[in-house]
Amino acid sequence: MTLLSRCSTFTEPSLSSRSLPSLLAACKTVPSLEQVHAQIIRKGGEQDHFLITRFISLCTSLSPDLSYPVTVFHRVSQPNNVYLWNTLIKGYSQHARLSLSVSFFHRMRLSVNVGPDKYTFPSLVKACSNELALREGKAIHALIVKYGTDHDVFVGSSLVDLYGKCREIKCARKVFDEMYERNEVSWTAMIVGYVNAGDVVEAKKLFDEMPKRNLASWNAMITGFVRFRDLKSARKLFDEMPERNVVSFTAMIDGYAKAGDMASARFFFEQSPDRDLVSWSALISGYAQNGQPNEAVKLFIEMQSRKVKPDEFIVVSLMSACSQIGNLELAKWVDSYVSQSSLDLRRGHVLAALVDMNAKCGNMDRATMLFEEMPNRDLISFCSMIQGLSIHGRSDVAVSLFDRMINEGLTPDDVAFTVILTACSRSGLVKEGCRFFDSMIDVYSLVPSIDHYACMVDLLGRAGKLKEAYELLNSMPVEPHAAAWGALLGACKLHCDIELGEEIAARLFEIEPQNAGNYVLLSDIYAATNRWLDVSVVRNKMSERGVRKIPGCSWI
DNA sequence: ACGGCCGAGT
Repeated sequence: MTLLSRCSTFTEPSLSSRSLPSLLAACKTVPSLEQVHAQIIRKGGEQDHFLITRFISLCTSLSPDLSYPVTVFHRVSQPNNVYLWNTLIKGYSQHARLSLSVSFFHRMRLSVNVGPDKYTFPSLVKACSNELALREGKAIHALIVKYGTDHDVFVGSSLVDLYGKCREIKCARKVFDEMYERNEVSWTAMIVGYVNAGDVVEAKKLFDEMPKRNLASWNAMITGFVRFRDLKSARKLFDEMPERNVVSFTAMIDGYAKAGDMASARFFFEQSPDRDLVSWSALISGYAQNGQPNEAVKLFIEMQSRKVKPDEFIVVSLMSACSQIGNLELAKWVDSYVSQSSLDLRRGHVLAALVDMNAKCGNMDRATMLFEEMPNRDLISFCSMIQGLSIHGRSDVAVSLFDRMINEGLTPDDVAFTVILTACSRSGLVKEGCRFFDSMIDVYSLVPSIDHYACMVDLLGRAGKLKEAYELLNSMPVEPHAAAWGALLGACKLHCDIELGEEIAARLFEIEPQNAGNYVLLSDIYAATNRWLDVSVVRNKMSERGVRKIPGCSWI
């Protein structure tokens, strides 16, 4: 849009009765700003530094599109006013345009009539902090000293924040200790630095020492405790703090969700003032991660009806919930919703979640298409595909995909091996399973976990290699868990091995006497060989111990 | 008139 066409929308004569600064202050959108801009031009205010500064400041805060305010800046013929420059630098920083921010800053340095001052640096440093650009940040720190603005409390606080965020905790502390003046913001930035560095004790020490706290200080300390799963301390501070905002509540929602206490998370969500996207996100992802996918989906729909627009984080949570439910229809709806939304699919693992959801819900064609189109396929997406193929009976393809993954230069981890071994055991691919198990140890130097052994026992057992499975179980460096023995008992049933079955059942009755499944399996083994007397012995033992059979379990 | 701190994930 040209400058002229932006201005031509101005038609409201009553606007001209008010002063330009008050008109500017009333603007809440870019179009209304355009109207006031027309008025500024009409009254010859384009060279009024005061007005233009206010204008640029407002404009950059209302829209991420900076072409408009930049144009307005360049129409100032003598921009020898530091306010104008500082405001535009802030605008670039605000919208994560570090490189533009820095290059504009250098133009300012080269400019004859104007130079950086203590107002220039905080937003510049903040831009570095946002992008964890430590090198650029250090260079700017040097210029801060050169321009003699290092004693300013805003500048100092921004540097403490920068070094803290970049995990340079010693630098952060040095700047903090050498500051001439410290306020709540400086202290809070330092506390966040310690939390980032994993030192919640030092963070709390500073929190207790600081002379004056504000809302952000309390919230920083609460989120620090939440991050270290110290929910008791977080709750104590939450109860003590003089006033709370949506951030305080969201921290508690997040904390309870991480602790698996979704009832409390929900309570804090309901109590929270000014609930926003992050509040919804914390609760929805909490449900998705705590095995309550239906609740996650319900909340997403409620969110829609309240006209809260979801972002990448939320749809990823939603898709993870769908993956757990495995409902193809729901997955299709979510897929089309996400695909036609204005969300950036390249951001925040959206593509990986889409692949995962489609694979696990049985839409392998769609999953494959998305997977093949991914710009860079990582371990997680490969595993999603392998798992999807395995769930839907195509372990043969899963095996070749695993091999392709290695050919593409990725290094499988313990999760990847769990996935492929599970696939092999599902489809009885004994040879391949053993090959993967061996390569896991010999090639990738991984130590098989109990779960990996359980997969192998299951695989060998199902294939009738009961003796090998039994030997593997006994050779395990760690004590096998009940599920591993249970897998072998199931295999004994499948292959009617009474002798081994009895031995394993006896062990299982000791490890988990209340698990009905083990009794059922043993009884099934007896029944299959017509040993009805033994069947009734097992059933009696079960009722003696008060074990309830699981409804729907077959007895024969 | 222009500036810094607290929230979603590993």
